[in-house]
Amino acid sequence: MSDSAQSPLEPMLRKLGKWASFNHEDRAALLALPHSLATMAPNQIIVREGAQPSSTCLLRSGFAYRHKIVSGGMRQIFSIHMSGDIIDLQNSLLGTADHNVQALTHCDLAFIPSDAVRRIAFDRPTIGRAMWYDTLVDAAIFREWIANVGRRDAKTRMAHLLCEFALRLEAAGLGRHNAYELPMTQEQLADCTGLTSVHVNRMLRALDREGLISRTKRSVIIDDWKKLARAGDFESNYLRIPLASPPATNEAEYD
Amino acid sequence: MSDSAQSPLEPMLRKLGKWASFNHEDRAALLALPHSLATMAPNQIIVREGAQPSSTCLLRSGFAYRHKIVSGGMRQIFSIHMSGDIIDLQNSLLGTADHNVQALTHCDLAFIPSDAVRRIAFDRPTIGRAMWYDTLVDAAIFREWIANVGRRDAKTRMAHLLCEFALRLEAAGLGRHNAYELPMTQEQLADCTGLTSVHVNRMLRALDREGLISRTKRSVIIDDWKKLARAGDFESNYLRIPLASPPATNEAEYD
DNA sequence: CAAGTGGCTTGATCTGGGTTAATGCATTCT
DNA sequence: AGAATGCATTAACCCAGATCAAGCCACTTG
Repeated sequence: MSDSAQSPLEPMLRKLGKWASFNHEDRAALLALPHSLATMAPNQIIVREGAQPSSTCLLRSGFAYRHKIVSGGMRQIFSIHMSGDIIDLQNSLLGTADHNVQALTHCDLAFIPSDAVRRIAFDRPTIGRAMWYDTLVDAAIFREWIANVGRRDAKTRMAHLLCEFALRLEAAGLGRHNAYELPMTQEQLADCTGLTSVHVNRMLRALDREGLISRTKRSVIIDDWKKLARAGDFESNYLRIPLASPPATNEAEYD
Repeated sequence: MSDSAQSPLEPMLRKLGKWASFNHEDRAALLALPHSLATMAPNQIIVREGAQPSSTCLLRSGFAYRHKIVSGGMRQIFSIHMSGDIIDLQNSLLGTADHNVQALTHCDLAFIPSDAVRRIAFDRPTIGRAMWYDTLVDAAIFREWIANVGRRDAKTRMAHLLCEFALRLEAAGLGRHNAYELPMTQEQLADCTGLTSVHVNRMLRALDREGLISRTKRSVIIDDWKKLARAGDFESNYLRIPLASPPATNEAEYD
């Protein structure tokens, strides 16, 4: 493991490794994928709607989000991505991007030619299955967001979102489930939940006042996980987080 | 083509064939997948949340939908499925169902062991790519629904949904883009759009009154496609419907 | 250090869509 | 035929969350 720890593609191995156990050849093939590195400043657009990207983008560090502008200029955010996420398989495999991908914070990226991704997926079924599984989990999160925005009230939505971030960040080694840094403005949270920033503010304060969470700047502390999960109608099964994560990954290995 | 037209799995070939061009061996392998047939009455549950299905369900004819009940008892529908759709790849590949799949009308189904699906996907990359592509298009529809429910007002949501159904039904050979049968109650439409059935009724009548659509029972006639698409903020690109569908498929081959 | 700037907080008011409830119609059941 | 059932339709009223408008930090920048 230590011999490959230096590859820029390591975060992808880490992420996909949650869905399958790779042998040495699989690991080597993954890390040997051709790629070019890039960095993006906050708010920079990584893929624009209508573009025809020929490579797939791996998020090595930092945060990014997908979104679309609807008629009338309102924005809907579809997902938040973090270290290890392959954030553009869909757009690059489908040919034309039907939504935008944008940097939330400073991002380190690796671009991998889509052809190479397709090839490794079918040459190495274990890797292919992990990638497929990964896109299915993404879809499960989309479904949960539909339910969140469609059928939950504002406070429940916010609580749900905070719970989801908690577990995903912990799984990515970027925080603990009860305390993490969330680099998003309240306006961005509003665009995730279909609310206005004003109302997001009120709901966060309400959760704070009721003792479920505490906040300082962009950090969130979950004071009472059970209550927050109940308030957010949150059940983690859709995230498919392996129950016992390997002990080694409890250490924060990527910043 | 005529020699294989009798297989119960034909609708799947038809659907996947939109995403790739199969050779004779691919077609034969697809149609030769092991399967068992079943029928379901309206409202019967095909897969229940929490179940661990070991086979994948192909919808041969009829309509089905996925949904989840949130706390408080409200229901959110995630998607509507029609002839040819593989409606349970996610649940069966991921192991445990995180949502329900239910029959909307009388359904003819075929259950294919998940193992066999996985095997054919990796043995025959053309088929595997088509299946992957299919799940990515499903995800694109989920994203569009997030935007619909999160950032569009009630009338826009309804118009968008009607446009989406129009094109999908036409692509499946079940109607024309400007006239089709929609076997859903207004309450089910409400659960798709995050509204109440009362308000769905108001919006449908408004669209009717304004001359964009006409309705009789469960049939929808789109009187002015351009206006309806504009009213619904609808752009079809996310559906990835091949521009020129093969002439043969303009005939309704499945009822 | 003054002046921006971007994001957070708060209050006042408004409204789109929810809620409740009644009525009307077809179907199907007996 | 009469009763029951399941939807569609409509009206009256209400409220969660939007909108509008200030004010308030904690920064950066000149």
